[in-house]
Amino acid sequence: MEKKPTVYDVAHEAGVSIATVSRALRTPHSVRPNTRKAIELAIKRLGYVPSGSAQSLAARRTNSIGLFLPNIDELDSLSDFQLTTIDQAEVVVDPPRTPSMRPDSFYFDSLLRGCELEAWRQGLSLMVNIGLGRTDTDVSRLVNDMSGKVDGLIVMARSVPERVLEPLRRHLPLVMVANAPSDHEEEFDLVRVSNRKGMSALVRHLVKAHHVSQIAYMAGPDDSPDNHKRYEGFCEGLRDCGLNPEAAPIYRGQFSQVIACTITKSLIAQDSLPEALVCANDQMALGAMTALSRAGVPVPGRVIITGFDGISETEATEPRLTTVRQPIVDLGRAAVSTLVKRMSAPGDPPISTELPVTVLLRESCEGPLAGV
Amino acid sequence: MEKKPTVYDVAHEAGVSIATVSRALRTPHSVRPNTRKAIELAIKRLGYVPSGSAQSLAARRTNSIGLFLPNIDELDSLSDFQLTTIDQAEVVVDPPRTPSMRPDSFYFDSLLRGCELEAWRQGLSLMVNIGLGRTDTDVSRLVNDMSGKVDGLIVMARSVPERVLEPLRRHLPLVMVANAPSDHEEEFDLVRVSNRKGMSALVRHLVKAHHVSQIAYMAGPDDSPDNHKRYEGFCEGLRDCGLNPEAAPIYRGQFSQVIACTITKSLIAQDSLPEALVCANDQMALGAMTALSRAGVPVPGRVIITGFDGISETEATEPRLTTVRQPIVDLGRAAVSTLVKRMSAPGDPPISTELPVTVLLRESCEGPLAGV
DNA sequence: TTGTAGGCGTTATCAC
DNA sequence: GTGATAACGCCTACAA
Repeated sequence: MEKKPTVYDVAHEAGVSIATVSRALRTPHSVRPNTRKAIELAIKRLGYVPSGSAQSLAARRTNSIGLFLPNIDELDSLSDFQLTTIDQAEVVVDPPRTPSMRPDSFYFDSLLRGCELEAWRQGLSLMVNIGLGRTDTDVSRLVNDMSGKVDGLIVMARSVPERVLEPLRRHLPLVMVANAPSDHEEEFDLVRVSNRKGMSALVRHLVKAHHVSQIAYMAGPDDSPDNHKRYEGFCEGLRDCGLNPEAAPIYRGQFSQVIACTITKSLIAQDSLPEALVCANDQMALGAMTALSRAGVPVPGRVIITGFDGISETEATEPRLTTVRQPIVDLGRAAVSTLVKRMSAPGDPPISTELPVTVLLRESCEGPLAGV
Repeated sequence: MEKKPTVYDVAHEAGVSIATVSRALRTPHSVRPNTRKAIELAIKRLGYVPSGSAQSLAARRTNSIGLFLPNIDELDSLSDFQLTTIDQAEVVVDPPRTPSMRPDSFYFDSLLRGCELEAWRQGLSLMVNIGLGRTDTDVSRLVNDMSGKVDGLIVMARSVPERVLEPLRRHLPLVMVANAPSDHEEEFDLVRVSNRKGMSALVRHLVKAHHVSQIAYMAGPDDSPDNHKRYEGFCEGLRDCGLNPEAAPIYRGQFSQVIACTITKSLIAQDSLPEALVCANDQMALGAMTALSRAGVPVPGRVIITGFDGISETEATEPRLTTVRQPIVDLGRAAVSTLVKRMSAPGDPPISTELPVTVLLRESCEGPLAGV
């Protein structure tokens, strides 16, 4: 591979000075057509591409932003990857099994797509990193490395410990996604969805339209802020309808399909199913549906099931699952949009945005619906 | 926001020279413990992070690689994004409808994840870009911009016109994914999956294990290399079993679920269903399944349906869909792995890797299977 | 319109 | 061990 040409090479080839080359690139109209042609020709000939590093150094901005995502579980079992070509397609029988999903992937993929989208619109490059480092030190190295290469950073909640975030924030525009360190949440730029309002609207619908009063909550992990917000919404919805949240049973499904399935099975066995089982995410709702359909319990006839998130699997169940859809792609776009604002106005007060969610009423609470 | 501290600030704060600061960072053992401590302290105090641009410029390498993905259809309708907070969760009835999927997203998301994974393992940053530009000029600007910021580029097939790829290749390590410009394919580094072998293995299984002889092919778009490779495999499989590929009907499903559904419906109406309908991708197989299940045609009793790709929806149908799974995440890892090799050995001959696929036999051809 | 020269923040090669 | 100093490739006044 040939040595990379620089402005000097182009200048020499075109018989002009490097300043003129630079100008021809940045303010074409400020250079005489003839010389411009010559320069363009030289550029083509040499296959010249400006060095991003040098440009960034001189301009003191990189025109890129970074996105930092947390660990993804599948990455835990990361082995050395070997480039080998096997000359045969494998043929295997693939027996049915409880689907083991990658619940988080959908979220991250969508978020990423939103960021890409908006970054592109804003003319920015997007650098992606996953917090794969086990230790704080590793993550710290990663995020430091990245922060040297970008003009601003979007950080998914819980992907970076606050201890490493805090010093960064002094010199780098930072936008948090989903939530910010609780201590001084209001100091951060933040984008999130209104988990609370979505859940309360759903609960109000259940009570008012379907007249259920025995409602149970299938909860996520205690350390999940999303779960907390959703539970708050659950309680709020009940209170709005004059019901007592304290009276509603809570089951700890840990955002897990399998656990939710097990719990639901035992509820069936003890004949202690509520009129409606409100799950803190779709995975658990899917698990509950599995248990109910195996036991032949009619949904929504005997029990109403609802989820939260709006993953595509909720459309494939029978009946389809009522859920609350988060605008995750828009969340990504909002993050970039906020970051851009911040970069151009470093002194302004923090921007906190809450995106609205959509309650999707489907057969698991409505019963048969006319198709389109 | 405070001015970003530089080595000079750190040096001054610690009472040493910038050279020593640099050394303390890169070869800690070559500096006396005391001075090192002082420097580390100064770094913490100031919140210093090295400038990636300057590092890259001096080191003549960026330690990042780029991934270039093609247009994603959903992006066509890209509007200005407004940061607005609506203070209400929307509640809507969501009627059942033919699912409109994002067929490509799954592929790109998985590929991206594979790249992230391997890039992380190799200590590289990953820069992602989508070829959203309408015109060649736009794409060209995008890819040029990106190529100035990275040490190497991974390019998804058909995301960048060859005309802009060719000059880039002179100075930048480049790995193609899925396929390379046909003219001089063998000059490119390339990673792909063995579409042909997967399809032929599937067809051989259908003929030998299920004794079908009337097989039809539901084809993708003519301009899709994947479709061609799969059709080659289809023919090869038939020939291997002594059947004549010329005799097999071809239906043009265009990789579209809706079109495949329509076609299948008319096949049912004309009573011209084959014994097995081999689809060039999962979307079309899903469309066919929809038509068949609506018409009450038993699968695989009356007709066997197979797909290709291994998307998750194929596990949700009843019966589940026999398909060929591509190792897309591994494809991404292989791409990065190849790129790294190339970067460290620019002169070596092109590396072409073909990853094996897996034929997943499920109920849509096998009939009832024992679960696990 | 074009050229000269200083600076952007690091790394690395010298001396000391 | 530590400190000057010259690259690295580009941008941008400032001159011409």
